[in-house]
Amino acid sequence: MAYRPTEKTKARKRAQHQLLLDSSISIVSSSGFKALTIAELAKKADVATGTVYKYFENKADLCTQVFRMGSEKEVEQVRAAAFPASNVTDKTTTRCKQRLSNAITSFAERAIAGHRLAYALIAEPVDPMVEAERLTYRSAYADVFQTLIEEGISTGEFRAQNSTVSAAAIVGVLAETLVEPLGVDRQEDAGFDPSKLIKSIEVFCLNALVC
Amino acid sequence: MAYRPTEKTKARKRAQHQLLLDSSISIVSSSGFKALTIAELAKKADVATGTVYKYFENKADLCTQVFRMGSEKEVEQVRAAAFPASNVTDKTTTRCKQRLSNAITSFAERAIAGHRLAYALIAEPVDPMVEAERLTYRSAYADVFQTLIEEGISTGEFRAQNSTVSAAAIVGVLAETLVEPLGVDRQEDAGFDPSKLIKSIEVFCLNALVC
Amino acid sequence: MAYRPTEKTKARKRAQHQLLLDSSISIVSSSGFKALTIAELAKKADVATGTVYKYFENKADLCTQVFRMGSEKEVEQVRAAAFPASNVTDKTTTRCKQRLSNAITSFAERAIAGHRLAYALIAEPVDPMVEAERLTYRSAYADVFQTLIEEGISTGEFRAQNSTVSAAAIVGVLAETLVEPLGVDRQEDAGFDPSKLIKSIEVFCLNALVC
Amino acid sequence: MAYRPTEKTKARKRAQHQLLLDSSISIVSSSGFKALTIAELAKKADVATGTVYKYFENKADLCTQVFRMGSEKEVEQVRAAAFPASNVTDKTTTRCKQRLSNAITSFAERAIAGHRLAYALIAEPVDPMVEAERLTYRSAYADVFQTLIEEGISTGEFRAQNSTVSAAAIVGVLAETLVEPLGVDRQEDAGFDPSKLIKSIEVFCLNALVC
DNA sequence: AATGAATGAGCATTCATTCAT
DNA sequence: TATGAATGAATGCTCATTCAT
Repeated sequence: MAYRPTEKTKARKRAQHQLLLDSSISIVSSSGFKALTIAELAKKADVATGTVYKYFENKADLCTQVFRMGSEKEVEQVRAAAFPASNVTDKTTTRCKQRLSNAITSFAERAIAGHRLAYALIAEPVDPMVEAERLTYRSAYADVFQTLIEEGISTGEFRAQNSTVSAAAIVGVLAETLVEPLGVDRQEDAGFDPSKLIKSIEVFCLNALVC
Repeated sequence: MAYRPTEKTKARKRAQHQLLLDSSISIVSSSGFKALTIAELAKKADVATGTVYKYFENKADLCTQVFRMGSEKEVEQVRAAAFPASNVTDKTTTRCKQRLSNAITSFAERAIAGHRLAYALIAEPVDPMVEAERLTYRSAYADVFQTLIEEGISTGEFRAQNSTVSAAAIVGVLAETLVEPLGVDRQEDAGFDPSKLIKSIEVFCLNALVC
Repeated sequence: MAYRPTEKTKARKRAQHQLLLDSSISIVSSSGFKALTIAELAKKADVATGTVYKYFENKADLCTQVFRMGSEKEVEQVRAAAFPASNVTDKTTTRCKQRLSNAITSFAERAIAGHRLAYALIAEPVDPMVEAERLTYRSAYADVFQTLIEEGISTGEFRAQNSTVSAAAIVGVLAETLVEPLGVDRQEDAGFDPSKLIKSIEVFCLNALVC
Repeated sequence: MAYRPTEKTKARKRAQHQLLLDSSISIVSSSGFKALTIAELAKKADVATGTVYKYFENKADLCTQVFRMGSEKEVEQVRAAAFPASNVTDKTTTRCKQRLSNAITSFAERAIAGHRLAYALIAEPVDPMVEAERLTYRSAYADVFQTLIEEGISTGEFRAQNSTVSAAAIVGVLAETLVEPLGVDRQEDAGFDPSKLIKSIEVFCLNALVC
């Protein structure tokens, strides 16, 4: 009779799976999705190529999971900034405007710091099968903003508007102003001031939503 | 005896170059960048593969030029909408707001109608070496908007702002709301109303700039 | 202290061996030899892959035994039709001709009904190392027919002939007319009448042997 | 303008195609279809792997053509034996019986001499996509016999019968008695007498058809 | 100048077999 | 004894690029 998966084997399995994901993220972070080949991953993780297929259906599956794992934390940070756990007994919930600013700042700071990974996730060319996942990723961001926008509309902070379009628009603004320029190594512009950039973006977005 | 480039040979050279670019655009328009292989181009242009390398350094160079040429016309349309030739002796130049609307509408209509090419130029996966050119393309759009924004600031129609950032932001809005969704075949959404979508985008952008 | 094989362990060994063979047959019957991989077998038998190698030298050995076991039952049916247990006290043994017909009918009906297994055993591509076993299988059939033919010759029902060749020939007739066409899915020929086909084959074979 | 294929280039193309087919046949003849890999073929033909794909769509296409080429000549020989060009003004056309014998002899002699190739063509396991071609091959043989049988029926030499079944049966007889035993290297049976074997097969088949 | 046949490195994927636990 | 994770050689196929003619 076959053994029942024990705690130990399950833990090992999880560990290996994670090792492969981590190695993948490492490759993508330093060299982009294009460099993520099965052979390269196997070498990095010090594993045989066949082993990769014990943990991932195929390459698309691997990419998808890499994408998902890379993304999830990112989106979560933004969500947390937009919807802070208000167990704090502050009389008034933070206004939507402020929370939008917070969300944008959160995204921006991570994008500026993360460079290559942020670019890979949101803008780097990937196989069509994985491209679908990218849309999901962008959707996840858009969802956060859409919810926030709708809340703002109902509180009267934001003007009446198509929240779906506005949310997508904000994702577009963020991707274009913060991530896209990272594709080519941002020339180490002496005068580049991140906080001013972020401020400009915030103003742009707030203006677009209010009134 | 060495040949001296005659008028005739130079003209021929230019013609061949153009033929190759046109053929490339044709391929990209109907099947995307992925279908643009040297062999396919050679067949379409009725030329040997080796000949392609007489006119283009390598594939990246070809893609770059294809990109540039494909883009230029697109950008030109938007520029024309933003800066109409006012040889018309209208007393007052059209206001910046109106011209921004026109530019956005121009982009939107071409994106919605052109689908494949618009997607290929702005969002389809391409080789890293070509990716740089995409930024140029986006820059060209941004330049148009930046000039318009600066004019609007000086006339007092738009608020004081970092025009570079705002221009990029608008490109981001357009790319995200109009082009990105084309990657997956936009479900023939019965309720999809292009004019409403365009209107929402215009309002978003105008609000972002004014005040 | 070294173990001495006890009755119990020996029985267990035999049981496991049989389980693996049965599971293999089951796989081959439903999906063909191509689907018989060590991993698939292990899963089906609820056993580890390594365990398979405790009972079979290697895959070729496994296939060989699968072949043998799968065949034996088939051959046995035909043998039973050709050499019925005549404990029945019928005055005269059934004539060879009749028994040849019976044997052919037996084979044919099983082939037509069994499709996949019959095809797998007699015609499906298998590794070269296993191919030898297929010959054994065909030999087993041939042996049955050879014995019957020799009996027929001695009773004067069949003409004098090289019984080895004739027996092989009959196997060939059966394989070609009944099994080979199953490789491609026999178009559900509206006019296909199994009993007529079988009759034609019987007549062909009988004519070949008598006179 | 692209060159029009000249005689020279066409000849070269044909030559290369043939070289690849010949190399393939050589591999199959000595080591079977299993040994026919793209890499092996490329090595044998002293060509790059990519080159193979200039002449063949894919591996199935290659195998199919190898099959066809290997087969065509074989079938043609048998057909020639069965239907001799009777521009010879012999008063009476050769009888069907005699021509059947000739056809069988022709097949048999080639099979016995050709060994490995004959086996590969008619019996060696091959990929499913190529298997279809084998059926075509067997069909081609069957067609020859079917035509001959029908002629024989009309002249009264052969009994009334289902010519399709009988033709397939004869192919089966030939494959089983002559080719199948070649799968394993026929033990150099001291007593093996080809002409006696052939004679036995002829008698078997003739008996099956006449009366 | 133009040709286009040839190149060959590179990639995803499969599966029989091994061996430390 | 049984386990099953790990192995890694092998395969079909693509396509940018070169170079002899």
